[in-house]
Amino acid sequence: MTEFDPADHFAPDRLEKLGRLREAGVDPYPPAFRPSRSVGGFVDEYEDIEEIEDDTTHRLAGRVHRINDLGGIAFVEIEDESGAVQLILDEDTDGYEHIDELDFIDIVGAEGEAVRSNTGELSLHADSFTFLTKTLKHHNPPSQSELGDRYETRAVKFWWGEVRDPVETRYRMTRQLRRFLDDCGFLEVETPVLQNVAGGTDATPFETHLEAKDQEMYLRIATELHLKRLLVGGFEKVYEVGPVFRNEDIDVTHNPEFTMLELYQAYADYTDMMDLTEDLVAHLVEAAAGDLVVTYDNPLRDADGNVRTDEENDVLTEPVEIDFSPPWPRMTPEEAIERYSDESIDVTECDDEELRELALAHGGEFPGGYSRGLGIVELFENVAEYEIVDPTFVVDHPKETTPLCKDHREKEGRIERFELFAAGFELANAYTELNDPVEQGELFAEQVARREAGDEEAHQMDEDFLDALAHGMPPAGGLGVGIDRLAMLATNSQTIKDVIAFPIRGE
RNA sequence: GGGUCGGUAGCUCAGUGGUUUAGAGCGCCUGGCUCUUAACCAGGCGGUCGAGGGUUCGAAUCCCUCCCGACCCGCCA
Repeated sequence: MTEFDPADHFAPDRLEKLGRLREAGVDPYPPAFRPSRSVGGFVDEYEDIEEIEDDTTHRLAGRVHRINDLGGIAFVEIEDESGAVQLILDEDTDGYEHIDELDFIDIVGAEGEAVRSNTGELSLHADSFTFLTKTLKHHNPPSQSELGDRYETRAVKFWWGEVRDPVETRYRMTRQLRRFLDDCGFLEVETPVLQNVAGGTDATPFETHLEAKDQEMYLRIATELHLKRLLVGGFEKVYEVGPVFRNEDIDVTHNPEFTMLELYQAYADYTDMMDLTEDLVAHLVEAAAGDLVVTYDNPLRDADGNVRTDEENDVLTEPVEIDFSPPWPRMTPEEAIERYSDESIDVTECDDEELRELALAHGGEFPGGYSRGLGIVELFENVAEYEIVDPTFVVDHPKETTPLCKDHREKEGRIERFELFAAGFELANAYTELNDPVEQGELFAEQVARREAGDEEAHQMDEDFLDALAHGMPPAGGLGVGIDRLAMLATNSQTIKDVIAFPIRGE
């Protein structure tokens, strides 16, 4: 049996204070306190009153952010979620005798009346003072601390608004998202995280093991194939917002687990999805940022698309204004290449080989073999994607880019797909969903071939999904939105970690 | 997978052309103080310098290996 020795884990001086409190019969961790109001509410009521003549008793609680003990009188600033206020404790205060045991960041409660200090500061003159949570770690005031990203102290970093605000805004945005879609008649559903076949996109899955059946399983890389099964089952408007897992590396716009919205609407197509995306994203940005035009400190990139940094590895940025007011421009990949490339490349003038040379020259790669469509995509990603600032739909991709999308109703070799870009990265992806089981089977087979040819991220065959599709999925539009990235733009965060409460630890 | 930078007191950091006793601010401890605002005043404690090995009369400092962290590249959303 392993003994737990607090001295191995916690600050010795605080453990001594904890012991002294217990010896004095004070519970350092009482079960409840029940404040009569928030600190912010208290401040709001009295802050404009010069001469406070009000003997109402208030009970306030919060974390200690300052202690000025003058001996005989002490000023203790506490802060809760709504604001901060100063407590005045003196020899008449019940509990003042334990002031020596009080530390910065302890959580305390006090009961008393609103007063002004001699310097005029709104305060609560405490009749009683109670320890609510004795802390056992030291912590310096913000003026003494650097804001770091170390996971183990992440809980504490939320005290400072710089860390907390983007995360809080992100959760409020998700809340708005659910309201919006619920109001549109979508049903929120949950599909399996553990899957036999990880499909729905090209990505490397996490592998795990199911002991009960002694079989390998995967964490989902997308929710697409299960949401489509729901369409087969008669659900007509469904969405899921939740984590997906991709076993790939970590950078400013990628975290191995991230939150994705996927939604599917029966009898709709990708143009309906574009309209919905404009409404939804604009609504969310406005709700989160307070305006449809947001300022974003966009990372600067060199000619190769690499992020530029200074000697201390700080990412260099330039502020850009991103205007989310609908409607947003819609252009094909070729049009985007011509518009955003420095040389105004017109790929319609290139034959297949010229296009391949051009794509390779701009850093393109073709691990699973070259085709004209893939050449266009590589060129787009290398010359155009980073240049797009305002939200822009890139539409009608080459057929090779995904095996899950329906052929374009007019354009040969194209599919009915769009991607939404803003600030140089992809925010959303949508299709007129493929519901032809034979073509789906053929496309899966092509993927398997590509996989065997060396493209490790190509799809696997999903027989169960094909079987479902063969029972009839109505024509449908589907949409995926990267919630973390949308939150980045809405909160002017330069790294995805800033909008994730507990980002994964790097190696 | 490749690269850059970093790890020194509880926290944030300085110190490294090799030298006796490794520093600062904050925190902490003792004492004082009834209107403070990072309170103040006086005194004090606190570090096997990320781990291991090597070079050397002598290593926080030079070399090697490893661990951990931040960032960049490739890939991916």
